Amino acid sequence: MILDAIDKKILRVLQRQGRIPNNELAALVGLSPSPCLRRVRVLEDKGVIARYAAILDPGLVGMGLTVFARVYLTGQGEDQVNHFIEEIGKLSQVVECHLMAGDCDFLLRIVAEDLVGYRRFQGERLARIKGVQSIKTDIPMQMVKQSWEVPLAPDGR
Amino acid sequence: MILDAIDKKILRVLQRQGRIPNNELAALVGLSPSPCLRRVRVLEDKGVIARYAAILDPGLVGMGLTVFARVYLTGQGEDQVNHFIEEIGKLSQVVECHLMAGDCDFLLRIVAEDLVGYRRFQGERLARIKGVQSIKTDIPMQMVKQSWEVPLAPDGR
DNA sequence: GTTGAAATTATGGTCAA
DNA sequence: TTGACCATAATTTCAAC
Repeated sequence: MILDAIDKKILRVLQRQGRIPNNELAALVGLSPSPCLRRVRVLEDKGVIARYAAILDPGLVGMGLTVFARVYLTGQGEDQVNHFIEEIGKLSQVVECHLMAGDCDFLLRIVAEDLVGYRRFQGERLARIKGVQSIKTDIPMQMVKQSWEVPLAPDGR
Repeated sequence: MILDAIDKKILRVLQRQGRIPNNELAALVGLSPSPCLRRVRVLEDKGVIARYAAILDPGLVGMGLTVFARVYLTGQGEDQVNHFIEEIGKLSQVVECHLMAGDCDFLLRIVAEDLVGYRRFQGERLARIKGVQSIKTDIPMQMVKQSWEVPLAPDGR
């Protein structure tokens, strides 16, 4: 997949304004509407644009706390790892889950209403998954930066 | 801000399909187009919907590696912390930055092309920010789950 | 919340560079 | 191969009910 300068412009705009009308997008990237739309469709079809999403303010829907949890399993066998992965998939509060190379087995980003809600979630859901040995929670004091944008190199790659 | 069941339905759909036509959205949530659009506008105006975004496939734009970095500063004075925050804001590869309560000072999520690219980024950018004492990098072996959706409680909150 | 008409936007064909 | 222009279809938007 080769992206030229115009494709990258399109992606940069669409990452910030996912619902911009095609007319305006075309004007911003210096194209007329048709070829602009054609490029967007190609980017969608190739999967470069995976999907579109509304970005919510977590605090305004009562889910203002983000925490990180490091999970240690009792063993690293395939069955055990897969079981954990499967259970995590069912928990919508777990917004991100990475199988780690170092120290801990999994790193999770979890969204909760507040500390009380997180404590309950950890005790009633996370800790009860079979094979979980221990959980260490890292609590942010302040979210300094949050972006959903993939950085795009300025020129062709 | 009080969200009723229909608002939550709308938000759930819009988090997954940010560009769904209002007609279809209305049908999905059991409303006719006009009141549905009215609700969406209210959610936008109140800031519950912060914005819309195209979600890209990082691998397909040549940015397939996500790493976490724990940053330790030489001190926690306000000036030092603020300087770090300011510099981080300029680095588009730093997709997330949290000021932490415990162990390390900052937790960063960084997007890079590959390990070579990350190493360069860490050496040339991160480590050169004034006041950075040390950086510990956690590397995911596998991304198990990634979601941008804020979980919404089923009933009124 | 509903209906329906008007304005805006998306889409696809065709031609030109 | 890529972009421009134009006609048509779909969608959004806003009135009145």
